Amino acid sequence: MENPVHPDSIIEALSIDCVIFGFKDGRLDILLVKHAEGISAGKWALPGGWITYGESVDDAAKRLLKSLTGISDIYLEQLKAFGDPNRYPLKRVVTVAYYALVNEESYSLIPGFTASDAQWFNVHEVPELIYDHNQILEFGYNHLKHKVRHEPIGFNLLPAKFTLLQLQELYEAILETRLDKSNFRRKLGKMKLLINCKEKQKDVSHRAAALFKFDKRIYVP
Amino acid sequence: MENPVHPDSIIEALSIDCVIFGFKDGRLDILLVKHAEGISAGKWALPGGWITYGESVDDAAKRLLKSLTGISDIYLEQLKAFGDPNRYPLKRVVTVAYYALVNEESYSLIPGFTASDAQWFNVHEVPELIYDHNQILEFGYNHLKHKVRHEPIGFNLLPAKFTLLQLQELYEAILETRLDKSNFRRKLGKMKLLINCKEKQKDVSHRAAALFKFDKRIYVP
DNA sequence: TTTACTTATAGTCAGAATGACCATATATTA
DNA sequence: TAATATATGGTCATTCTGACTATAAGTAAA
Repeated sequence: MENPVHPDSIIEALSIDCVIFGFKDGRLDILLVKHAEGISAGKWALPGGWITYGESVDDAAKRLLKSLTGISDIYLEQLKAFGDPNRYPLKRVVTVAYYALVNEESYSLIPGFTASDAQWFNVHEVPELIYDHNQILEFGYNHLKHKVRHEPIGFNLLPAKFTLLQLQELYEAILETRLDKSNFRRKLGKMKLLINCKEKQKDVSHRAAALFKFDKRIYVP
Repeated sequence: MENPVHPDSIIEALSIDCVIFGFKDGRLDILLVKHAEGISAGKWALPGGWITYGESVDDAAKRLLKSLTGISDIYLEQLKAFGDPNRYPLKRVVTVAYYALVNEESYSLIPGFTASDAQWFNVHEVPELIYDHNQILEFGYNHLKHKVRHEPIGFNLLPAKFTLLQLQELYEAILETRLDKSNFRRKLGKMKLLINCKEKQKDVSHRAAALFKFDKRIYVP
């Protein structure tokens, strides 16, 4: 018996939703799209879509992220499947949530087919979202907070070359706390995760800081 | 538009598989069932089954675990959705994997409807399993190893009252390493997770150890 | 009944990590 | 030149960690 379904047709009971974090000016942001059509038209939502029969769930997440934002080759990780029977109206849909961390400055947002708008929102000023997307976002944010405490992540949120203060501000934004500058830089120094670019910051009205880059040999997600 | 599908009919594209760890005599075990029917008859597999339209994915996992093992009210957590397009033969099925830690002694295994056998296997002596179940098991085991390093879990694997050495042997089995007895007990003492039952071990041919129980007020999974 | 053996339980000590501060350096701007 | 911002480096007491030692309390064998 062959699978009688065309590879490009969608699995009606399964969708993908992406929790995409960005970082800019010391603020942690989240990427949302405004639906252009259907029952949720005019409402904000996590970028997502349908899985087809021909692709893996991971590939579907990558495809959808790329088609909605132009972003590819990034740290994309499965979060959790959300499967409450009433989470989606009209029919039963289980969604697999993914999350990604991207550098906001590196990409310009291009709303996809079914979206009339795509925009970054401060993670603390998120509007009401469709279905259970606020819950998914909450789960993703907690996951990020938990993860950042145990392993070195978040470098994708910064430009390729960054100062230690920028990195610290990122951690402060994620963890919603203040960190001691001296202790933070000592800890990062010992981790040997960063490579000094031997360059200085430019166009700042104070002493210029050294620029660092992430040593990709050390930690591959 | 109402959902035209009966709540008890299954979502054909979505299944559940459970990675259930047990512990006995210092060995970490995994629960497997032997399929009685279908294309995988006679082969070992993770206990699993189909999600229906009427229940949440979490509820489906609980129901299946209970129906396959008699176990309920335990630490049951979603692991990951496995969604390779070719992971399941004949048709496209995405599976949501769960994992659970149970005390082997507390339950007697009763093979369910579609299983001819259910048995504990040493986690290091697992036979070839159907589909991608070996991969799922591998993922679950790594997840457990990672998790046990960062938060206090695994108490469900032990009897209600246990000695510190039993707990240490559990950690050693999970992490595949030897731990220093003195340091281990010092660390656990500081965590204030355990309550001394004021009882002693019985029927051992050496000095009896104090029995402890897990303080459920401290850490609720 | 003494001795050997097994596990329980407690303590020591040096090195690493942590958190709260302090001090100085290097840049810009008033 | 002074005021200011941030960068960068260091101190110090406390806690955590890993390796190791010592003693206690039982059973079992000689």
